Amino acid sequence: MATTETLTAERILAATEEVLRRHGPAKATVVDVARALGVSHGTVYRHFRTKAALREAVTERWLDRTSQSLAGLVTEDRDAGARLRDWFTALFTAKRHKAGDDPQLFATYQVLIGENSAVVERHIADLTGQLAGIVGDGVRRGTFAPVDPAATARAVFDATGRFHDPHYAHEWEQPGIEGEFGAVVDLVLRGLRA
Amino acid sequence: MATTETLTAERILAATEEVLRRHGPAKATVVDVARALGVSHGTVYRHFRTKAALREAVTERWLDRTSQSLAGLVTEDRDAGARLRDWFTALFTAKRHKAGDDPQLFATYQVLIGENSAVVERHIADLTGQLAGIVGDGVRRGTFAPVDPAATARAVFDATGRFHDPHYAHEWEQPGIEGEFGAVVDLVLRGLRA
DNA sequence: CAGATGACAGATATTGAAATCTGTCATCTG
DNA sequence: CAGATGACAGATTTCAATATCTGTCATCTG
Repeated sequence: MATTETLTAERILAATEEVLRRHGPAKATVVDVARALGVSHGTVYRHFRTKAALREAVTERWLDRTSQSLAGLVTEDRDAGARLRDWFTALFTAKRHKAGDDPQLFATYQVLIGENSAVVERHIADLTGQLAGIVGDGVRRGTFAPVDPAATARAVFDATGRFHDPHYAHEWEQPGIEGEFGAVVDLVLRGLRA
Repeated sequence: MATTETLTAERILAATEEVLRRHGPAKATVVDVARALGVSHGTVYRHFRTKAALREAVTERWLDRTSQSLAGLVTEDRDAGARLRDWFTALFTAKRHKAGDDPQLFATYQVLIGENSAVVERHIADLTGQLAGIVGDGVRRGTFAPVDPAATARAVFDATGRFHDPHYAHEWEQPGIEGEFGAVVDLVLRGLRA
């Protein structure tokens, strides 16, 4: 079980995700993680002060993978409206795949997200920060009405919640959802234009 | 305990709400409801086929109280934009009071809502129906862009979810929330205007 | 001696036997 | 005889005992 490799935080996090996937959030123990790594559980506690800290780090890693996949769109040199639409489409698609491809793991992360509101807040700050970048661009170029980018980014993020908040994941496979997504994005974009 | 009065469905529902308030959703039993009414539990089953049906009816009653309090705004003869803003403000205020004034009971109803998705769907259909009325008026009078009232009502309802979906109730007492509500409503109204 | 170990105490979770609840229905009552 | 009752069977919940886990730390090892 790779006992020769150095025990890094990343290896522990990967093992923890695997244990969470196998056992679910209720039954995944630090002892399980240690066993998966071939070390004693005391060793895991050398890298993460508590089980809660370990779960928090796994949650952060999971959310950051989504943020990073979107970051590229912010700096592209294109119409802000189109970029905003693409950004939300990418976010919706990414979340929908996370939910649909491995429902087991997604349910697990929903529990972790409920436990780690501080991490979620940071994630939302990340995402609205990216949005503010696009909105600011649009305002500067005159595509969008002159608004405060940060406050407007938050409003736009809130308005699209049904298509990225995991609370609504169970609706993401319903038939009309694409159209409803489009309707909200259209409405929001009309509201932004100069 | 009012053993003389006729046993109506409404009396059973009121007693059930009281039992739910006292004991919470997990411990409220049909036997408790019967005891509160001074009848045997078999008698309760004469009016409601199952415990689930009883809880569903209580949930529907609770949601309908909100719908009815808003219905008046739909038929008023005023600017559609102003009515739409007032309607959402009234909805947000009503829900915020339900959540803030009796958190115990509100938490109980959140559980009931989770159990009764069909009732919730009907409630949402009620509310978006009211919205479609206002949107349709705005379109007819040329205040709003020419859109499909039903689809747009749904988009507008989705876009404001953070301020009426009970899932977000814990955020409704936070400091900046009024401003965030206003920002989303402003954005949506700008998106609707002709 | 830096890093890993595993025994340990207190906290948390599991389990299965006992208690309670749900839903039915034969019987009762006004 | 319309409507209420409460005994009952099966389902669900509670509770206390038992088992497992978390987090620490004195000890070990390369």
